[in-house]
Amino acid sequence: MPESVTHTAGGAVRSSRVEARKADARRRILEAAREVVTEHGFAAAQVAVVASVADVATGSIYRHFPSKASLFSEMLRDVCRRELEVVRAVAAEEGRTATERIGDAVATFVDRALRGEGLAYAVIAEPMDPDVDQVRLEARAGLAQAFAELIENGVTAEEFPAQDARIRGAAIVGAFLEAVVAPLAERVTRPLDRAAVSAEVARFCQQAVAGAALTSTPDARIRVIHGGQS
Amino acid sequence: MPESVTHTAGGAVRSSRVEARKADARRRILEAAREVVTEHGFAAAQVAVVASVADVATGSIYRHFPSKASLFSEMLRDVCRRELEVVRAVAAEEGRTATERIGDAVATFVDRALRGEGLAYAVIAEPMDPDVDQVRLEARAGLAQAFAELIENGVTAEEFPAQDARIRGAAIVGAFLEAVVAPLAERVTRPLDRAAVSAEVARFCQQAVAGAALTSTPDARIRVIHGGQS
DNA sequence: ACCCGAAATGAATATTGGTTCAGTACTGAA
DNA sequence: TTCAGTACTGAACCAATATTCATTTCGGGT
Repeated sequence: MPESVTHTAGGAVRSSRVEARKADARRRILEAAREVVTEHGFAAAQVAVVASVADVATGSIYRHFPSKASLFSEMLRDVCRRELEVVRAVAAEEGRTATERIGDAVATFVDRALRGEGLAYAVIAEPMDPDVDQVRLEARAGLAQAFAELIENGVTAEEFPAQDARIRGAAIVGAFLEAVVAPLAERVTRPLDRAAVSAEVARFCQQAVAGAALTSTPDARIRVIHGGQS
Repeated sequence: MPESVTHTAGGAVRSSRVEARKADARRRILEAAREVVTEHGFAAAQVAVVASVADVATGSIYRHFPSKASLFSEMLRDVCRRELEVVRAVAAEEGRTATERIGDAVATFVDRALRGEGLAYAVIAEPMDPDVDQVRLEARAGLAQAFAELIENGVTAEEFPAQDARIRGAAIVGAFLEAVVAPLAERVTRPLDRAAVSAEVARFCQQAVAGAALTSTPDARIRVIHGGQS
């Protein structure tokens, strides 16, 4: 038995080799979807185009995903999950004050997003489909939650004044997402200085939660975490 | 000559009465568009539906607007212009510090937006069409500009520390828009307390720009300005 | 070699909804 | 009352594109 096999309903078998091939096609399709969106936005993301980039037939897409919306939802969910992980990783670093964590998390997110311009714009702002939009909302909620937790920590540690962590978490997310999108929208006008934007936004968010308690204004450090950017 | 007339190309005339009727139909169509979007979002906003609500035939829409996108763009532009005017009006009040102005402007916007839930959500977040999206971007830019000016004032008056007014203006807009959308997205979960949300967001924005300089934290006042809400 | 079922293919189909336009109803002046 | 011009109507049209499915190719067991 040189090849591991699975038995299907009809009594037939399927070698792990073809399983792997199938899984690979699926991966290629997701990859292609991301590529197309990054390059030309959701507007250009027809099923046929994605198929051709992934080097499979149009119909094959439907062998892996029940619908176009589900394909793009999954793609977007992956991208967003990765960004959330990065943010949480930066925020989790030991031995830093809540202020520092928030600054670093914001700066890192903004910097990464500004690197991957096309995808970031599409993910944050470009209209697509209600299903896909839902993913966007969930991603925002996830980020807001992460920041709300950081704020709670700061309040508990008496580093920040009392405040509604939930609302301010959302406000932080809105602030930095807008700071990413706004420059991208006018990137023709002025070349953008990633470091300057992310530092400024990070400071903004720190002050917003620390308020008068923030005496020194530490520069946020951007943690470059490798892996696909968004 | 009991009726003022205009001469058309063919030498014919058009009474002011029919002009008025035509203008009225146009107004009704815009109104209907807003109504449909407020009630059911852009997703349900087909030309045929708008026509039926406005009580005209589908084709008549095209007698007043060259395309669906232009109809909705105009509708959205109107709504956004009004909100921007309100914000600027609140911000322009005499004898107040920059901090107070910013707080009031933010609180007023958020409160108004939370009143007109449906429209606010659609205007801020719901995907539609690239043309319409452009209007959204412009509206955001307009708001950002208004806040950037307030920040400049504050910096000039040495009320705020030096900062990049352009970036922070955008961040403020992002912060309060998100604070509007996020609660709307989960409004099933918890009933929303408009006053609490707007006060919290206003405080957030004030701290974000004033930072350590903000010793007392004055409550922002919500100016209720009458007129269609968004 | 041959066969069976799974997987891939891509041209054909279905759907959706914006836009058009031939016909009809009005309007106001002569 | 008639007529020319204009506005209105809404069913038919059409483009775009997501989805289907009859056919072909492939993999591996006999």
